[in-house]
Amino acid sequence: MLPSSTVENYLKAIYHGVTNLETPQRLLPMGHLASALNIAPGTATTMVKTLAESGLVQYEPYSGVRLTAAGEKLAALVLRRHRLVELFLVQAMGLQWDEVHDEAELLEHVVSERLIDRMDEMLGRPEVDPHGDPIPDAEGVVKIQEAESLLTCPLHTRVTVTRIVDQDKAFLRFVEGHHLKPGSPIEVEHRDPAADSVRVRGRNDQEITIGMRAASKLLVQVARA
Amino acid sequence: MLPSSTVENYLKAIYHGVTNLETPQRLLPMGHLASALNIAPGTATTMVKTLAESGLVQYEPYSGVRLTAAGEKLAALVLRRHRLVELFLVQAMGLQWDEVHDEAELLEHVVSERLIDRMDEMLGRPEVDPHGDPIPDAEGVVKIQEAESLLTCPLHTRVTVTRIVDQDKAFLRFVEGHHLKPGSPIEVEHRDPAADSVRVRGRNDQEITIGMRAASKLLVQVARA
DNA sequence: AAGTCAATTTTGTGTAATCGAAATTCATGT
DNA sequence: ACATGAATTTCGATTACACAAAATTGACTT
Repeated sequence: MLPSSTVENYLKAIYHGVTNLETPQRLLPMGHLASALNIAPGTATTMVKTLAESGLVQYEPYSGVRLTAAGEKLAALVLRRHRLVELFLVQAMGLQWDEVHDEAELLEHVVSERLIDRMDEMLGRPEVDPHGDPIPDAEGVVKIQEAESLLTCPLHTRVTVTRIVDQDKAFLRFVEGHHLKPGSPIEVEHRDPAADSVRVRGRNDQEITIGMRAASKLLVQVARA
Repeated sequence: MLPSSTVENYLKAIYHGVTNLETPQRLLPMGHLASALNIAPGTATTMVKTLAESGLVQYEPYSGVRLTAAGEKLAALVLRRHRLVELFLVQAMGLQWDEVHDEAELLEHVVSERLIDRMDEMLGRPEVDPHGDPIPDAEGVVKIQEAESLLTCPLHTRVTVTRIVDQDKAFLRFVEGHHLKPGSPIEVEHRDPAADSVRVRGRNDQEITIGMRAASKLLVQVARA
């Protein structure tokens, strides 16, 4: 049986939640899942138990949940649909990059394999979406990209923005407004942990100072010759 | 509250069901609705009663159901989304015209106003979809098109196919294979009620004989100078 | 006027997904 | 050891939608 939108959303949330974890075991606590999905904790528990019955997740009572191989593949395919749709909406249809996330959130559950493949083809088998998030291939395999955030990259060194890990509209508009979208060449001038700030030199040597929370959401790669 | 996919499907089915009716009162019997939606008759009754509470339909027990003005507008907007999506898939994405119906059946419930408008714009504000079905405007107004079927159009007269009122894949492929898609110039050579058949002359003076049931699904307009 | 039959409605159930609130568990500090 | 508090689980209800089968209605025949 094909998974409902609800199931797909749970898998996605677990996928995201687990990869954002720093703990070694990579078990997502139920509370995190519940708040990510905006549902009551009890609902998460119940649903996760049935997901476990279907073999999509591994559930450890009172500890948390993680995806099985099957669940991870399914999640990756949902992500593939989501990201291809986002890129298509921006690239082929000219929508704004800050408005495509919500749209894709719905479309990802209904677009057919056929249609997704057509988009993939029209876009030239792209590797990343407009936010720099990697697009899993048709088998659900994600090409890992090494990238570091503005908090860890070398100072006074030309780097290229490769990814923005936040879908908040206001933040995306800020990023766009300051020419920090993926592909933009920038340089970190200074970090001040006490002030919780990072100073960045961007296009036309314009300087912007942003908070460390924001800085952590901008991923870059050292520009290579 | 915005209507669920289920509600939208009921409204669509009632819309279609009622317009295909020959009775003067235009009340769709519950049985018809139930079989159109492939649900049990009891389910239709229950749902229609709640639709009536919402003011979307008018329900007459033991007689049938029809749309209110509000319901008709909603139905038309769903149809607008459906048909624009179909046309977009064919025109902009190169899908086959016989495969877009099912795709649109799902997409019609999730595409945003914003996206639909973009499609409309990209397609040049089209008036009909790939099957010749009229596309309601953003207010839900449908431009009525006068057209007659192959059963009633004049004999030995050049006419243009304008609409195919059947979404069955096999039938659509047949229509395409014999160059009977909307826009095709044809001529009715002969009708034989006893044999239940209609002979049509099409492209390159090729003749095809089809049944009257099929003929009734091909709408045409007399070609004008 | 009565009987019959098909269509329709009613009734009782079921599943998926949700909530709020009560009960439980576990990590913790003492 | 033990109590405490936060996180988690359980419990009882609810909503939306569906089915099957029993009961009802109304149109048609005789």
